[in-house]
Amino acid sequence: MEVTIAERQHLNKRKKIGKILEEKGSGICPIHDFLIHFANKWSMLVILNLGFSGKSRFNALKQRTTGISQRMLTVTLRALEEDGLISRKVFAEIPPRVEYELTTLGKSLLDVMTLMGEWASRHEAEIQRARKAFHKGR
Amino acid sequence: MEVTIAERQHLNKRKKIGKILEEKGSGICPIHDFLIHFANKWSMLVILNLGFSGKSRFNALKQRTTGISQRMLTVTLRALEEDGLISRKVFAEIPPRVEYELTTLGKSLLDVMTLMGEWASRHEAEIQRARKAFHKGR
DNA sequence: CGGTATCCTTGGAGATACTG
DNA sequence: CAGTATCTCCAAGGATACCG
Repeated sequence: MEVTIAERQHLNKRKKIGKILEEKGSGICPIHDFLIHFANKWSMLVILNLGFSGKSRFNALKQRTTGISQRMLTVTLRALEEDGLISRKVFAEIPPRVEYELTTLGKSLLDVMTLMGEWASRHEAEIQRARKAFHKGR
Repeated sequence: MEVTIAERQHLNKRKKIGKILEEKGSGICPIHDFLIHFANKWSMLVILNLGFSGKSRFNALKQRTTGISQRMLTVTLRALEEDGLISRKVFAEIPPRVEYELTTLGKSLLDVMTLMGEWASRHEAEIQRARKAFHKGR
């Protein structure tokens, strides 16, 4: 029985994808859960910005995260804190000071997001071309 | 001047993130665009399912993508086709037959998604624990 | 400074019915 | 079979105002 390297790679990938999808029926799918919580604009942008700047304060983060409203920053930060991706440290001072930072878990997600970002940059032009071709062909 | 390996790695990461975020100001941010188009439940699920099953027909895909409505499957498929991630082949038969398949571009995104899925599986328990801890502490 | 609380709008998405 | 076309509803999220 002969199997080429390409075929083996493909089978290996297939297996991985199957594993990701399989729990779907049983109620909770890890990737589904992942998507709901982290695969949205603000969560990703906040994680990327925190990863870039390290520890930072509420308003600094708001400044850097272009377009986010105060409400959405608060909501997003709370959700990420709840999931253990960021830490929140409150200093008992006046005026108050609060510092946010990625946890170890958050940093590991940052690595994955970086890959996504790189994919996006790398294929941006290709996607643009595809869109134009699509619109011409109708 | 001494720089540890860890420091160098960190600086390298920071640079990459900066690159992803930088175009933000200038109007179009690749990652933002990416998020809008692909970082949603249905797009990701459809890509994963197409990656798993290879070429497949509309209703077959609908069956496998648990919970998706006919409308959302159509909408999602069109969007992915527009972006050049999947191909759509119509056969002039009665009853009609349409086959969807990931393009090369789509397959490259699949790899990134697989990584996300693996991250989600690997850290699922940790996230659950963090959530419980968060709710106890209030 | 770093948030809540409230109101209000919009569009994402389900349900249903129809069609080439 | 593989879609459109409508109607509808709900909740994500912006704007604004207030608070410890």
